[in-house]
Amino acid sequence: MTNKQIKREKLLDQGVHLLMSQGYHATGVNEIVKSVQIPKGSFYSYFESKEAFAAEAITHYIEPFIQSLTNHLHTPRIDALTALKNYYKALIIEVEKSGYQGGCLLGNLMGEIGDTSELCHQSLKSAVDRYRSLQHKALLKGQKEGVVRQDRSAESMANLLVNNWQGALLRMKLEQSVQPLEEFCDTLLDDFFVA
Amino acid sequence: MTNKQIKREKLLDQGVHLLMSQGYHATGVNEIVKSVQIPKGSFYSYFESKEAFAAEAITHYIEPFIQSLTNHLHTPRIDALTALKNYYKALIIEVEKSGYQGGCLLGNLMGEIGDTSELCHQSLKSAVDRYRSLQHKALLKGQKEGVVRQDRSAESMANLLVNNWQGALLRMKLEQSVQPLEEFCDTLLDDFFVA
DNA sequence: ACACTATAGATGACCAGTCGTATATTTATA
DNA sequence: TATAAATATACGACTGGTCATCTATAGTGT
Repeated sequence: MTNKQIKREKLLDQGVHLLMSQGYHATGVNEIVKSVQIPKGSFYSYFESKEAFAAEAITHYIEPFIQSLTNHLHTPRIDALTALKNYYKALIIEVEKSGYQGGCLLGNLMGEIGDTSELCHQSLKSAVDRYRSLQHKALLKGQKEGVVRQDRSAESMANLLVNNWQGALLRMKLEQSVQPLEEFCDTLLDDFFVA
Repeated sequence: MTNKQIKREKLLDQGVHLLMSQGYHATGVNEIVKSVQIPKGSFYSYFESKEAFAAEAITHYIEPFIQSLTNHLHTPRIDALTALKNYYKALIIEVEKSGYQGGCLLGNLMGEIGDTSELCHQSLKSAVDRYRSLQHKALLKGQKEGVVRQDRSAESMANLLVNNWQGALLRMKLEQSVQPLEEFCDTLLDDFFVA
């Protein structure tokens, strides 16, 4: 029972990695099971279909990001805007380590199969919603603390944050550099959002 | 001679459409040639490979956008910021007509095959560069005209524009609504960029 | 002996790309 | 100009390979 859940987790871990770096259609079920040494035939005892697997991988993917951002926001004596900055700074370092590959699974899959897989569409929608509302809350908190400007709605700023990050990740891939990500921080967190 | 070029154009037109709505790996060469009633075997007399076709489709795709934006910018008695607004307004209407499908071929392919196809990567890079530098010029012109704020560099604002638009398109797909695109205009063009 | 699961291999569909032949066009000859 | 030969082009059936999914069987615990 618990052994099965561990293997399930392994499949999702590796699946996230493969889906992110190769995309949905270029990643075969065979490749996924091989990478975690689970027999091919077993895949469908863990997941209903490849599509359902991807939908779960999406949820699996966003969890650590939400966790990390939550942790940063709960750090004592750190205001919300600084917490956001710290979160993104750490993220940029992580991304740099990966060699500018992959980008964001949510963005990539939204582009590739957002129009064709309703299952994944829903999964993507709720993942993005959770992530976005967390940043929304962070900005609201920052406004209450007086560190984030109050003449713009926290919601529109949260949208700006999420949208820009996606675009910056794409440009990072394009230019093979974290410069777009750093500019993202400089322009929004260090400037535009400051009270 | 000219007949061959017409068919080539047809393949690219349809190819752009198919690649945008289905992605690279989900779109077969067979499907492309069938959609324009050209024999399968002929495809490779027009293009070296599917990958080379996609790389050309990227260039083919961006051309009308550059053309349209250029036209808006050259409209007499219209300042650069208003021209940008008009361009994006028209674009939003176009996108709305398509039923929120596809998004942006550049963003989608960057996410799907940006890491794996060097050929397409280069094509994407130059397409985005051309498009971005055009908006850069527009913002510079706006600054000279005194309608765009001058305390931020035109370059960083151009990046903000391009990055945000990509993110807004993804969220449009997600929410099946042009609201994110309209917010994009409201936040940046109608507010942040204004002198 | 039995119920259950795990899994290897089978299955049919589809993939990008090739190739031999059929067709069209050009060139040469009368 | 009319015909034939030569050459170039067009094309659909085919290839080897891979895909997601299913199924028949082997393995396991009772």
